Amino acid sequence: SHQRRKQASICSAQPVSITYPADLPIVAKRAEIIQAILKNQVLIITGDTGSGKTTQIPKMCLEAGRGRAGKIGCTQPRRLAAMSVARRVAEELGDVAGELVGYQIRFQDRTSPRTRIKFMTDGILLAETQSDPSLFSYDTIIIDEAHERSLNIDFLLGILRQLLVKRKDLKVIITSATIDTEKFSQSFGEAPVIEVSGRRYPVEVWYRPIDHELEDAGDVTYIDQAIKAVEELKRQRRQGDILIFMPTERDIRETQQRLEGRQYPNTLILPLFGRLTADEQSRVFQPVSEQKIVIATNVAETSITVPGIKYVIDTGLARISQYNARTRTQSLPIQPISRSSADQRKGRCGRTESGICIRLYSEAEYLEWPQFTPPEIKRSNLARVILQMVFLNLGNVATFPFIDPPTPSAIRDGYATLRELGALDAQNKLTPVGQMMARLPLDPRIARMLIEAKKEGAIKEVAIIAAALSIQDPRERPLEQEAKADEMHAGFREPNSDFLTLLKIWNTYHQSWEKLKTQNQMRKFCKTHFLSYNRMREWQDIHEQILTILAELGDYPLNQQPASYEAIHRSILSGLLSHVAQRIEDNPREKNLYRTSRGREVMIFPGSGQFGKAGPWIVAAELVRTSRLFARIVATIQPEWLESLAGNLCKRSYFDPHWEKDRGQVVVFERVSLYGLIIVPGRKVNYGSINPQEAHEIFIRSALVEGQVKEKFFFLEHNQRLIEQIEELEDKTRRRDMLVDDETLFQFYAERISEPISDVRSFIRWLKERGGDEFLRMKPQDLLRTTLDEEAISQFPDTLNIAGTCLPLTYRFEPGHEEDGATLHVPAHLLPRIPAQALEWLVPGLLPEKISFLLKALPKAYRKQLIPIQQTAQRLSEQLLAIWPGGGGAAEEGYKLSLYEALEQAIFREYHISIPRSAWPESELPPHLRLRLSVEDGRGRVLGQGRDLFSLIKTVPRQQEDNQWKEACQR
DNA sequence: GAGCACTGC
Repeated sequence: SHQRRKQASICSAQPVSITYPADLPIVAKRAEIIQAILKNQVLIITGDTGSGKTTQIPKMCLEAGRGRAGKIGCTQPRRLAAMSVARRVAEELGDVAGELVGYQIRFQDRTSPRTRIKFMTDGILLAETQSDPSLFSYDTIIIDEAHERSLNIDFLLGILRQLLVKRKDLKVIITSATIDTEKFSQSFGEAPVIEVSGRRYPVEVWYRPIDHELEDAGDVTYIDQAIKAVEELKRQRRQGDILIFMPTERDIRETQQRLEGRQYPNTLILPLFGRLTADEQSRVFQPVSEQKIVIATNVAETSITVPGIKYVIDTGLARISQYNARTRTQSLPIQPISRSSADQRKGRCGRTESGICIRLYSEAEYLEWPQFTPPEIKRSNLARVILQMVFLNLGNVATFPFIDPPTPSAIRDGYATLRELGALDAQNKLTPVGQMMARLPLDPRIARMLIEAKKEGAIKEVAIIAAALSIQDPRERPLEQEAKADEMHAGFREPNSDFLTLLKIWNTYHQSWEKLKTQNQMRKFCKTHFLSYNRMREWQDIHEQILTILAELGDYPLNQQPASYEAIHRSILSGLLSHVAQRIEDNPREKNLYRTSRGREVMIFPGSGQFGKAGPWIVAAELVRTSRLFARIVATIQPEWLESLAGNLCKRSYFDPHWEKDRGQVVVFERVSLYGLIIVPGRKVNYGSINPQEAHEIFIRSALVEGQVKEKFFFLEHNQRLIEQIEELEDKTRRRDMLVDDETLFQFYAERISEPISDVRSFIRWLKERGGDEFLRMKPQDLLRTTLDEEAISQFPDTLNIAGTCLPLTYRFEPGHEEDGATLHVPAHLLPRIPAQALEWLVPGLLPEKISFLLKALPKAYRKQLIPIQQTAQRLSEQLLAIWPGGGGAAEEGYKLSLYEALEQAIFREYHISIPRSAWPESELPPHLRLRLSVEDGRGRVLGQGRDLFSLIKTVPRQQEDNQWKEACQR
C-alpha cells in the first residue's frame, strides 16, 4: 500500500517539511504526543519495536518546536542502531545523515553545526556530561529503549533526574518497549505515559514443558525438548523459519549437530551467537529457499533481529552475568529468564505474519518468574560508575536518584575497589591517579595499568594490551575450522604470557600493514590468520584514543626502548592485584588449579596459551565463574613483584621474635599476604623497627640477662661473675633461694636502659653517649634475695685439710646428678693417703642432715630409744661438729676417728645406748651425704671419680707428686 | 578441560 503522508511545517529557521509514514501506529498519536511534549517536562512513551517510536518521536519533537535552543539528542543502546536510525530519519526529512540529522558513535562523529537531531549511543551522551555537565547543547533528550536498563541508561536517567531541577527548559522523553512504565513515571514525578500499540500479528503460545523429574534424573535435556519441538513443527509440515533460544554456545553446537543428524530435507540449520565471525552471523540475513532453523543465544533477543521468523522455540534459559560483591566474583550462571525476556523472545516472531511460540516450560513456571531481568546496575561492579560520579561531583552514590539504587554492600565494594586501585583515598576523595583513571575510557583496572606503566617505562606495550583487554578477543575460531584456527593462532603464542601473545598479534598485524598498506590486503591477512578484521580495527581505534588522551594528560611519554617482561607485567598487575593466584601444590596431577584471592579456587581456562604451562604464580585479566571459576588471559608472574605494588593492601603478620647473637639484633619472621595469599612466607626482619618495646625486652632478656652476645661488655662479665659466685653458694648450701630470678635481673636492666634499644650496635653507641657502663654493674644486693648467712656459708669450706695438704672442694646442687653434693679434688699421687674417714665426715654443712638420716634409718629397736629423732639428731650434730676434723689445725691427726665411732661414743655418752657398727645403714645414704672424690692429674684431667675410696685406689694408676697442687692450695 | 550480550572522553 502506498504511504499516505501527513504534512506539517516547523516553526524554525530551517525550511524543512516534516512528513510521517502513515502506516506507523505512532503517527496516529502525533497530536497527543506533541501536546504532551509542549505541556510536560518529562514524557514517557511505550510501544513495541514496530510502532515507529525511535524514528518518529524526534521528528515530533522538532514539530513541537524543540531543537532550537539546543539539539534534540536521541540515545540508542547500540552503535549500529544509532547509525541506521539516523540515516532513516535523515532520509525521511529529505536530508543526508550528518546534516540536520546527525549521529555520533565512538570513533565516528557525523554531526555538523546545523544538526538539530543527534542520534548517539547512550555512552556518548554519558561521556558528554564530562565536558558539558548540564548538557546545555541539548534542549531535548530522548532516551530510547530505556527498558534495556543498561548501566549507561540507568546512570543517564539518574543524571537527568538531577538535571531537570536545574534546567527547567530541558525536555526529556523516555521510551520503553515494555509496559514497565510505572517505575519510570514515578521516578520522574508522575510523568504522563503515552502508550502506542505495536504493529503486530498474533502469536500463539504452546507450552511444551520439560519433565523436571526426568531432567533431574538426566534422562532428558532441554536440547532433547527443543528437538522434540522442531519434530512437532516438522510433523505438522509447517513451513516458516524457526528461531530456537539456547543459553550457551555449547548447547547451540550440540543442537545443531543433532538436528543435522536428522537430515531434514530442504532445511538449513544456522547457529547464531556473539563469538561467531561476522560472515557466519550474516548468513541468518540471507534469503534462502530452504526452511531456516536458527539456533541462537540472547543475541537474537535484542541485538540481532532475524528476519522472517515464524516460529520461536524458547528454552526459557540464558546466561546472565552476575556480580557478587561479597565474594567479588563475576559469574555467568544459566538461569531462567524473566517474563519480559520471554515475551521479547516470543515477539521475535509475528512481525510480518502470525506466529507460534513454543515454550519449553509451563505457564505456571512462566508466571512464577520475575517480571523483569534485574537491571545491570544490580548485577555489576560499581567501580566505574562511582569513579565517574566522584569525578563529576554528582554527590553521594547512596542518595543518587537511581531508578533502582544499588545495594549498600555493592556501593561499599565499588568504593573499596577504587581505593585498592588508588583512585580514591581513605576518605573516598579522588586522588590524582583517580583523576587520570576517570578520564580514560577504560575499565578502572585497565586504566590503572597505564598509570603504573608510566613508572615502569612500558606505556607503549601496556597501551596496546589495555586496548586489547577492552575489546572482544580478535582471534576467530570459525565452526568446522577450529583446529586450523588454533594452528594459526599458535604462531602468536608467547611462552609465559597471554598478554604478550596479544602484543605479538598486534605487532605481526602492524608489521604486515607496513608491508601491505592496503585494507584489502589486511583483510586477507586477517582471514588467513583467523583474526577479525573489524575487531583489529576497533583495537587500533581504542589504542589511538588511549594515546590521544595520554597526550592530552601530558607527561605520559611512550618508551623508546622495548619494555621488559617484568615492567609490562608489573604494570598489568597494578590493576589486577585481586586476580593473582598461586598454584595449589598439594594436587600435583592438576597443574591448572590455583588459589586466588579470598581463598577461591580457580582453573586456567583451557583456551589459554598458559594452560598446563604456567608457573607457580599467575595473574589473570578475568576471573569468571561458569561451570567453575576460570582464569582467562593469564601470565606467569613473580610473587616478589607483588609486595611493592600492593603496598597497604598487604597484610603483615609476625611470628617467633627472637634474639640472634650473630646479627646482634632482635629479629622476627615476617609473613606478607595479599588477599589471603601468602606472598612472602617468612623472612627475618629487624623486630626493633616493628615493635620497639617488645624487641627491647627480648634484647634485655636474651642479650643481657642470658648473656647471649658476641661482643665483650665489662658490666656483663662483672655481673656474670657475681651471679656465678652466688650460684656457687647455692650449690654449697643446697638451696635455690639466694639468687634473684631472671625477672629481677630484667628489671635491673630495664630500669636503667631508658631507650628501647634492641641491637648491639645501638647499645654500644648509647653506652658511649652515657660515658660508660658503670651504672649497669650490679652489686651483691642487686642479686641476692635475702641477706647472706655468713655463718651458714662457712659450714661449706672450699678446701679440706687432709694429709697435710689442703684439697679443693666443689659443690653441686642437683639431686640425681652424678656430681650431686660435695666433691673433693684429689691429686692421684695423694689418693692412697686419703683416709676413709674423710669421706665419712663430709663437710660441716651437710653433717647434720647425714646424722639425721643415719638415725632415722637405724633399726627400729635402736631408733625407738632415740625419740624424738629430730632433737636427738640436732644435739648429736652439735657435738660432732665441734670435733669435725677437716678444718686443719688438728692436721694429720684429724681423721683418726671414724664418724661412726664418734657417733657411737656420743650416743653412749648422752643416752647410754650402744649402737653396733653394723647397725649404721651406710649403704642407704643418698649420694650427696657421701663425699665424692675426683682423682686428677696435674693438668686437671680426671682419672677417676666416685664415692668409694677403695675401688678408686684400685683403678687409678699412681702418679708422681705434683707441685702444681701445692701451689694451687696455697693460693 | 571449554564463556551470554552490549557499550565509551
